[in-house]
Formats: sequence, C-alpha cells, structure tokens
Amino acid sequence: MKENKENAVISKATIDRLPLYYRTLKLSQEEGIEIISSEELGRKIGVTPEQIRKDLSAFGEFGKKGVGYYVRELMRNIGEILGLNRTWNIAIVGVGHLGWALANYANFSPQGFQLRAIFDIDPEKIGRYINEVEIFHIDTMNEIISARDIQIGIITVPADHAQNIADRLVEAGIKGIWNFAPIKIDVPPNVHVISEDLSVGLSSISYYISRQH
Amino acid sequence: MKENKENAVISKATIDRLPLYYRTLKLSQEEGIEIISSEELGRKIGVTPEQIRKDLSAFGEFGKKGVGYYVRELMRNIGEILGLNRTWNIAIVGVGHLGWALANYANFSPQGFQLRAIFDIDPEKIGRYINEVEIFHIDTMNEIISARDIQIGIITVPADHAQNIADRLVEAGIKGIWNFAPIKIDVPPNVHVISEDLSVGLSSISYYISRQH
DNA sequence: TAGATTGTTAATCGATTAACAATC
DNA sequence: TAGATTGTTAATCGATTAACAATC
Repeated sequence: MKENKENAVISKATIDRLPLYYRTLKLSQEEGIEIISSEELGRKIGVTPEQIRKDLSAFGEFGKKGVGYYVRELMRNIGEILGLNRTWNIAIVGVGHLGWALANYANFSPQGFQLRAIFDIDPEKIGRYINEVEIFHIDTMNEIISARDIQIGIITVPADHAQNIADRLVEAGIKGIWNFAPIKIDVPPNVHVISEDLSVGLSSISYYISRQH
Repeated sequence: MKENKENAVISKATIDRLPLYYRTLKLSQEEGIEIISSEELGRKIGVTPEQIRKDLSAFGEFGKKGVGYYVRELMRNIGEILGLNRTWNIAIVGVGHLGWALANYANFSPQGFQLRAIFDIDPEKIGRYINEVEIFHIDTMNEIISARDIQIGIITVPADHAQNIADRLVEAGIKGIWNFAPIKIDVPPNVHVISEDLSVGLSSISYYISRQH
C-alpha cells in the first residue's frame, strides 16, 4: 500500500481529483502519448497545472524536472495510491432502473471492480441474472457477501429503505458504500460512504440558469 | 426571480447545499412537521446548524428568532431561490443503460422537471417511447428543442461523443447541461454544466478503504 | 420574564494560486 | 548551455466555525 509522504493528512479535494488524473492519463496513454506536462494534463481536465503538481507532491515526486511526467509511470503511481492495483468485489442492492443500469455498466471491471452479487426483495427478480451475475434475496446478504469476499456495496434502493440496507451491508462486513439513495445514511467510522445524489444536479442547474441576466 | 441580498456572490458550496435543504424540508413537511430549527435540520442532513444559518442568510431572513423556521415557508423560499417555482423542460441524449434509467426516473417531475424529448442515433430506437416520451433522431435536435422549449439537456452518450453532443445542444439553444459522460466538456460561458462523473465514485472509495489501518 | 434560536460579525481553518529555486 | 518544467514555500483567497447580540 502506497503511503503518503510523512503521514500528512491529504485533503478530500485532492483525493477527488486523483481519479480524474488517472482517467485522463489512461486516455492519453491510449492515444500513444508517453510524456505529459502538468500544463497539458491540466488543460485536458480543467484544472490548473499548479493544482496537479501540488496534489501529486503530497504522495511523492513522480515527474522529471524540465521534462514532465511519464504517462505510464504516473498512471501506475496514482493507481497504486487509489488502490486500483487489485480487484475489489462489489454488490448492488436494489434492481430498479438505476440498479439495473449500473449492473450493466461495463466500465467498472477494467478498473478492477468486479460485480459479484446483486440483491433485491422481488421474488420475480430473484434467481435471474444480469450480465452473468445472479440476483439474490436480500435476506441472504450476510452469507453471500462473506462467501464472495465482497468489500463494496452499491445502494440503489428507495430512500426509505436505504438506511436499513446500509445497516445490513455493514453488518455483513462491507467496508465501503456507494449510495445513490437521496438521503443521508449513518455508518460506523470504519465504513466509508460516497453519496451520489442524483436529485440535486437538476436543481443546481436550475439555480444557475434562473439568474442568467 | 429571487435576488440575493446585496448582489453578493454566493459560494458554490452554498448552492450545492440548497437542494439538500429543500429535499429534507419536503420530507419533514410530509411527516407533518411545521417548524424546524437549524439544529434539527442540520442533524438530518449532516451539516452544522451554523452552516445552514450562514447559507440562508445570504438570501434573506427566513427564520424567527427563538422559534426556528416554518417548514412550508422556508421550502417556498428555497424553491424560489433555486428556480423550482416553474417548469423546466428537459431532454435526454443517448439511450444506453443510464439514459434509459434516467428516462424512467420518476422523481424529476414533482420538482418541476419535465422530460420532453429523448435523442439517439440508433434507427431501432427512434420512434419508440419511454414513459410516453418519444425518441427522436439526433439530427432533429435543433427543431425539437426549440419547438418544445427545452432548456436543459442530459448527456448520457459515450465519452467520445459527449463534446459533439454538447456543441449541438448549445447550438440548439440549451441553457444547462447535466453531463454523465466521463469527460470534461467545453461550453460557452452562458451555458451551465454540471458533471456527474460516475467513474470516480468507486475509485474514491477504493482509496479510503485501502488505507484503513 | 426566561429560554431558545436566529442572523451576523470575527476568528479560524483549509484549499488554491503565485512565485521561484532546483534540475533535467 | 539555454529552455522547460517540476516540487515546494509563501501569499492569497474562500469557506467553515465560533461567538454573541438581537429578539421572538
């Protein structure tokens, strides 16, 4: 596991940008670019070059002065920082429209995220498969999650069930939750939650375009 | 249109919290709660009471000292600030899994967002309906968007087509874009873009659970 | 009136930007 | 060597938190 330089606390803002760097480096690499400057990388992402250099400097010295960054090497380093140099097993809870869409989302596995189980309560859905992954009854969560060594749970159930599902996931030993339910969920401090709140995006756009002069 | 107090610039962080306040007030209202303190509202959202009072104070005085906030009244005020006191017509471009899921997402209309058109290039899909909304060919975007007075576009096409679609949406007169493609898109300054980048969530979780000691 | 809670100013904290020495 | 670009320190900017007077 890659440690940061002197155990300094890394800002959340920095962490949120690392996946953007990683993704953009990957695109550049696929285009055959071998070396990239913070200037060019920043231009592609929409971030200042200083920001990038500052962010990276929290973890080490990955560039070559006067030259730039070797794309492949920087990718490997950021991948290591993000913990992408391994496989994470994930489960989706709730096969509504969104859960179904995410279960079909193909871009997870190249980054090391493997969908290993899907859960629902609808008897109609249980036993079926999405993309070769079986849908199980929610009551079997404990067994399935430990048997399949699942570390991350994705919650796509309605808001009024989200906390209960989160509790069950935690109980089953999950370490991280990606929550799509539009509600705050409480978990113990050793479990990490990222909330993807799709109910705010349009409101925020509405605000800005309302006050266009 | 609700003006802020003395034309001060409102921080982006404040704007991003307003929809959370709105949503939580709505839930409270549905539970029959008529008055709420910043303390209680903050507890439900996971934000400090000071933060809420500070955010709101940028727009006016909505509370009653020693009492709290009238839920219904505060909701109306925040709704006005966000521009939710009207209907916005929206279009989805790209009927992949995610576009399909969003087209079926029922929670938009209660907040005044009406899906008026869906676009794709697949001849198989064109002419079909999702939830009573027709799928049109992308080449008819200009006419349809102005005919149906659509102000907001949702991009759910692959990353390599996103910029082109954004250009077409802007050309058709759209004012705001909700972008789900994992790439930065450039638009003129009078168009507002919110990016919902689903490719970063899992990486960010991976980072945090990797370094759990 | 006493207790509660807002709205706002001041203090603190954190993140971004600017500047530049180091060096490839 | 000269030019380019990193890594890092210092300066600035912005956002959050603390404190408290105002007042219901």
